[in-house]
Amino acid sequence: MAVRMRDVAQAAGVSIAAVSLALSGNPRIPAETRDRIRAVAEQMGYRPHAGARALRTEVTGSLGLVISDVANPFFAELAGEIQRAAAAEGFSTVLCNSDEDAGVQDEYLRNLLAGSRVDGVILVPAAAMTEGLLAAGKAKARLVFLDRPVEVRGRTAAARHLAGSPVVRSGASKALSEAAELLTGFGHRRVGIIAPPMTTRVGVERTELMIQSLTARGVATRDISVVEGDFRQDSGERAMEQLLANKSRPTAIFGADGLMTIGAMKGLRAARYRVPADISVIGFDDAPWFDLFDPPLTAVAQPITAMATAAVRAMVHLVDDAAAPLPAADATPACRLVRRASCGPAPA
Amino acid sequence: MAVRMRDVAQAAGVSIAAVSLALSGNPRIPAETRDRIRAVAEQMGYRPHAGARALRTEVTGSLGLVISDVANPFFAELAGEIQRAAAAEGFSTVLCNSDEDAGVQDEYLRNLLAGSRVDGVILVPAAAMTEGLLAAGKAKARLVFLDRPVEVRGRTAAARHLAGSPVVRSGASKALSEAAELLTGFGHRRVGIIAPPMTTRVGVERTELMIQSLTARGVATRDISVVEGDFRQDSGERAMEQLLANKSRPTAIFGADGLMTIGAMKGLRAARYRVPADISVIGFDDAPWFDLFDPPLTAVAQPITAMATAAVRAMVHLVDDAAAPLPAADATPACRLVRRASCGPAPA
DNA sequence: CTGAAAGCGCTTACAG
DNA sequence: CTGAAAGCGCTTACAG
Repeated sequence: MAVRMRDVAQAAGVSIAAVSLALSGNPRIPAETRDRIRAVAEQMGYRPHAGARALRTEVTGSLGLVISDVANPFFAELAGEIQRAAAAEGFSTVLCNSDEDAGVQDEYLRNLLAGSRVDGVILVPAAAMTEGLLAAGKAKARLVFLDRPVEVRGRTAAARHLAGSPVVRSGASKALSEAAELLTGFGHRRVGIIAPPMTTRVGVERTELMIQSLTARGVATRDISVVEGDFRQDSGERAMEQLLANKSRPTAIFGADGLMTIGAMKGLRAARYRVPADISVIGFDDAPWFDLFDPPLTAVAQPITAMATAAVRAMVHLVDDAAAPLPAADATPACRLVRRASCGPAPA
Repeated sequence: MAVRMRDVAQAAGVSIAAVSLALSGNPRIPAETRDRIRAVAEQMGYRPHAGARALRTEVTGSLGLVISDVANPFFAELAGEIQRAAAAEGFSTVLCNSDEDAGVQDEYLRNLLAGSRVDGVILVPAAAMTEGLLAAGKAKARLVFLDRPVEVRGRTAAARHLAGSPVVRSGASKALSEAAELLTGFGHRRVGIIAPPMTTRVGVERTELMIQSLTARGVATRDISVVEGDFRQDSGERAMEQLLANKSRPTAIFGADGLMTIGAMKGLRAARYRVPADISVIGFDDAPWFDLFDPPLTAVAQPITAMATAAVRAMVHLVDDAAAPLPAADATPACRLVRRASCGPAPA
C-alpha cells in the first residue's frame, strides 16, 4: 500500500541498506548517491514505517501528553503550544485526557509507556502520587511534570527517578504579591480563596502564597476563608455560594484556577452581587475573551508558550541523553497579573 | 526495559505463541490456561509493543486528528471529545495543529499516513482540496472529514475515494433560520455577516444559509454586507471595523465563527457601540462563559459531542471494514440557537 | 491440539 | 568500500 524502503531501493537501483544509510546521512554513502536516493524517496512520498523503526531503534518519535481536560482553555492553549513545539523537534504528540482521575491517568501512562507508543510523557499529574507513576519510575520512563510537581517519598530507585524528572510550571509568587497588593490597596480586609484540590501541590502552593502575600500586608489570617474546589466550573460556583453564606462575607475573591473562577462569577451573578462594587474578583489563567466579561476580569496569566517550550525541550533532552544522568532541567517561567476592571475599592 | 511477551511466556511457563493467542482470546487456548496467562500478563504490567504489533498486523490502534488550532475553544472541546470517544474504542489520538495552513496539513497527513503512524485521520481540512489530500486518496487512506467537506473534482480513483469518505459536520440550517427570525422579529433590516474564508465550504454555506434565511424574511440582498475573515480573532475585529465604516451601517451582526465573533465584540467595544442597544450580535460556536460576557452572547451552538462520537464511529467503521465498500456514514447533527441578551430591537 | 518458524519494515554489525 | 543477514516483538499459517 504505502511506499516502503524496498520500493525506493528498487526505483533507485540500490540495496535497501543503501537507502537506509542515505536517508540517515551516513557518510558511507557518497554525497552524490545519497542525494539521488533522497530525491527518489522524496519523489515517491516515502516515509519510514514508524512501527518498524520503533521496533528496531527503540525510539518512536512520539511523546505522550496527559492533561486533565483539553476543553479547559488553559490546557487547550498549552496542548497546542506543546504540539507545535514537539513537531518542530520532529515529535508527534499523543493526546490523553485524564479528567483529573488518577486511575485514568495511570491507565494512559501504562498504555503509552509499557506499550512503547511514545518515548516519554509530559504529564499534568492528577494526584500527588499514584501506582502508575511509581511503575513508570521503576521502569525509568522519561517523564516531564507539567504545571504540578509530584510528592516523592522514600529512596527507592523508582522514587529517585521520579524525583529527578524535570518539573515545568509557572512561578506565581510575584504575580500573587501584586494581586494581594492590588486588593489590600483597595482596602480589602476579608478575602475568600477558591482553591484547587489540596491533594495537588498547585492547590496548596497557590493558596499558601496568596495567604502569605495577604497577611504580609496586614490581612488577619482569620479573615481569609478558603474553600476547596475540584478544578471544574461547577465547583467554583458552589464554592462561591459557600463563601457568600459566611457570617463575615469576603469583599474580595481570589479564584485560583480558570474554570473555577468562571463558576465563581456565575455564582456572583446568580446571587445578584455586583462586581466590583460589592465584591472584587481576581482569577487565575488568562484568556483573550476576559476583556469581554462583565466586568472585564483581572487575572493572573501563566506563561503558556514558555511552559510548553520548556517542557518539550526537557523531554527532547531526556530522549537525546538517555544514558546521561538526569539533568536538573526544571523551569519556572513567571506569571504576570493582567489588570482589568473586576477589582475596585472595598465596600464601606 | 519494558515487559515483553517472552517475559510473560517465561513467567507463565508457556510458549510466546500461547501468550499471544491467550491475550487475543483465541479459542485454541483452554479457558483456564487463557485466564492464568492473562492474570500473569496483567500482574506484570504487560502491554504489547505497539510498533511490533503495527508491523505485523498493519493496524496501529491510533488515529490522527488534524485540526486548525486546539486553542480555539470549539476545536478544543471537539478534540477532547474525540480523544475520549477514541479511547473508549481502544484508539490513541495523535494531535496535529494545521494552523489553517494547507502545506502544514499535508505534511502532517503524509507523516501520519505514509509513516503508518495511524490507521486513519479525522481531518478538519484547511482548504477545499490539496495535493496531500489527493495523495491520501490515491493511497486509499482512511479519512473522515470533520466540520468541513472537501471539493472533489474528477473521476480518478483518488477522487472517488475522497468523495466516498465520510463527512461529519453540524447542520446549521434550522438554527440559522431561528437566528434570522430573531433578528427580523426585532426589526433588523441591515445585517452584517462576518464570514469564514470563502475557500472553505463552511464559509460559503453558513453565509448563504444566513442570506437565504434573511431574504426569505424580507431583508433586501443589498442590505446584507459580507466581510470575510480568516477564523482568527483579529480578523473578526478588522471585519467589524469595516462593517461599521459602511455608509449604511448594519444594525445586526452575524459572526459566523467563534473567535471571529469575539474579535467583533472587541471591535464594537473599541468603537464604543453598545450591544444590543446600538447593534445586535449573534455568534457561532457556544462556550460556557458566554453567559459572563457584557452582554451575554447569543450564539449558535454546535453539537460537539455528537460530532465527535460520529467522527470516531465512522473511523472505527472504516478500520473494521477495511475491505468492504465505503459506507455512506455521513452525519449531520443539528445546531441549536442559545438565546442570551446580545440581540434586541433595531435602533430607530 | 501444540510449538517452531516465518515474516512485517526497518537499522546496523559483520562478512566479503 | 559494499551487500547480505540478523534481529527488534509481535501474529499466524504451518508442520508435527
